[in-house]
Amino acid sequence: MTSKDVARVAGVSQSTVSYVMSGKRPISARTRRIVEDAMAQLTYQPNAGARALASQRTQIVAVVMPFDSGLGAAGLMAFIEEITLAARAHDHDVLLVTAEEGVDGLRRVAGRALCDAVVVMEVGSDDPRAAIARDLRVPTLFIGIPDDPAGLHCVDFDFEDGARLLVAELADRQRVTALAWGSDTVARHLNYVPRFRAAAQEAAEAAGVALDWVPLERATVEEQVRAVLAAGADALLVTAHLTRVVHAVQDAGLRPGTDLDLVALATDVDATGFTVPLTAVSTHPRDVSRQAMSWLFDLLERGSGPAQVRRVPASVSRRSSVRSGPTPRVPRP
Amino acid sequence: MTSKDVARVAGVSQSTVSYVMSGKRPISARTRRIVEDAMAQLTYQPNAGARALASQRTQIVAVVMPFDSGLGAAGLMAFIEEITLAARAHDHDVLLVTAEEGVDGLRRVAGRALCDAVVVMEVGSDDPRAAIARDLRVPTLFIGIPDDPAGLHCVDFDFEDGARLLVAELADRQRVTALAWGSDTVARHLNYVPRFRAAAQEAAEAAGVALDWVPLERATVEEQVRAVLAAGADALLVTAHLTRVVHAVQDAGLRPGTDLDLVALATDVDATGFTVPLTAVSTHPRDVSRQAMSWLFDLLERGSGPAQVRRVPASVSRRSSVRSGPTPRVPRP
DNA sequence: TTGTAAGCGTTATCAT
DNA sequence: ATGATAACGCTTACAA
Repeated sequence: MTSKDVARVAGVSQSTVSYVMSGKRPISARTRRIVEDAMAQLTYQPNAGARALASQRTQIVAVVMPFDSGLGAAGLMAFIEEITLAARAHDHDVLLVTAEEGVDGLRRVAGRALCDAVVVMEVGSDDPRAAIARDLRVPTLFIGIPDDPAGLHCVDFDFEDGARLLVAELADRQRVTALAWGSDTVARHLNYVPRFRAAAQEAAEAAGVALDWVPLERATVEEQVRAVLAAGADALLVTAHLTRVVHAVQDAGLRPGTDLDLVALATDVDATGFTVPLTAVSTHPRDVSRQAMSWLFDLLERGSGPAQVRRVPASVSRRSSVRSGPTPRVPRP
Repeated sequence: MTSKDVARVAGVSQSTVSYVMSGKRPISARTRRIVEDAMAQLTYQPNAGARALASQRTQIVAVVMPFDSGLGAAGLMAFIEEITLAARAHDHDVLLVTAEEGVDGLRRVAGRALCDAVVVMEVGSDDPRAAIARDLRVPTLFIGIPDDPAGLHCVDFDFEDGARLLVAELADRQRVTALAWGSDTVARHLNYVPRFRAAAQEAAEAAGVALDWVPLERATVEEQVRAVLAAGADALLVTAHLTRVVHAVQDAGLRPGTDLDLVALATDVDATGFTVPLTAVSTHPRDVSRQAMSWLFDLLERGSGPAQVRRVPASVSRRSSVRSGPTPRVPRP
């Protein structure tokens, strides 16, 4: 079934069929009805390739996946779900590109006109994909902020703000241990690590709390937690390997909120998945992707706007993993 | 840049450029070099829409996501990764379709010629998508087995086999409690639930063990586990909500492998993510998707083959959550 | 308000 | 071994 068939059955020209679909020119009510009937009768569906060729629009958004989900599989799925949802709401489909393809993946989907736009997840500090994005055929939106975001469209969670909020929750402690991202994450040059760290450090100093920074290594999480606990730590700020950390704590016979304080940077689901719901700053993966997609379609519809960096604000959810309750000493700027 | 430009620069006809790319007719070494140089010089990339229109092949595989990952987010991501990997290995891309679109999603991607094939994940017993797949324009591969798989290409983990293996691990116990999928999963009519249950029941009877079936409800997992434990259960077979179950058990002061036996149906990562590594039957999500994709490309390349159901064999990994060690009394058929 | 026809960038069938 | 050229199915000026 082609639009030609529809035209023949409806007794109109092919262009009329096209205009009925696109609404790009006025059609009499009568003609519209006839055409729509014909389409229904033939169960006509426009050919995507032909349409893309003629219109120079594919109605497809390419999404470049992260190498390894910093947010965990659940967070990643939330991202993807939200992205496809937004895409469908704008009559677009989602094409998946693996991070492994690297720069070539971007070149391919843009160069072959496989998509109208691309979203790149988890961009690193000196991400080579950022460099080439500047002269890509299609608008590109980054999730994460490279060191030089000039000329780029970037959306990210406000890690600095999150760090401050988290420290504020433990501001009346003498000493806080930050169980944070390890060398694997650092190796990927995700600059939210230094961003978060710097902000946390600054906030801690302002509040007069000593902040010990412990990078958690995948292979030794439990061991490290035990060591930290053995050393007497009783205020934990965790940003990585949350599940394993909490279990290690519990295995040590300690309960967050009773025997020690624990705050986390985590998604809401993750923070509430334990027997003790955790006080946490949520990274709001869904908000980030919603923000990204709405911006993307803005660019697509209203033409490419000015490059900028947009941060999704942080917020803390107080639950029961902090003993004394909230007594923040650090004012939020 | 179009192939016309390449042809001009290379001083050959457009068709020669096309044949250099496709290899569908002999090209002299000299001509090939000239053309390839021109392509490189212009950084030419063929237009996907035009190619799809002319060749009737999009080089795209549509993947219909599950409603709610029965395997958990991690398992789902494994699926997706494996699928995109396989697709790229065959020079195809992956288009994501949400389960929410239901039957219409299938009709859309097939009808508009957005893809050459489709993979449907997590199909239910009387999945309406199965019905329409039979007369879809493109080969369709189901992950999961509907009640009437006639005329369909289905791949699934062998849940029956998995059930038997799991029961065998606890075959010398008097009484085993199965903490299994709850009403939400059942409501989705995933027929691996009854398939698993029937096989487990049969194996249990053969082995002379009493099998108590407890459907775990999302809202009350911990409560149910406590109740079961309080009732004296000391041999658990869990197929759902694994993390929460294990934590509930530990919170009750019990250690799997020490105070009670626990075997699970889970991915390997999930089974080893606890302080006590669990004896488990792995659902091998990666194997399932690899199997599915290799079959799919067989169909695509060698033309649509005969419909059938293919099961990915189960296997048990003995770890340390069972006390007496493996003493299976139930022979594997 | 509607129709005609020229592309869009490939592939593939004839020729040569 | 290579070159013309007619599709492929749609969109969109340009006419009427």
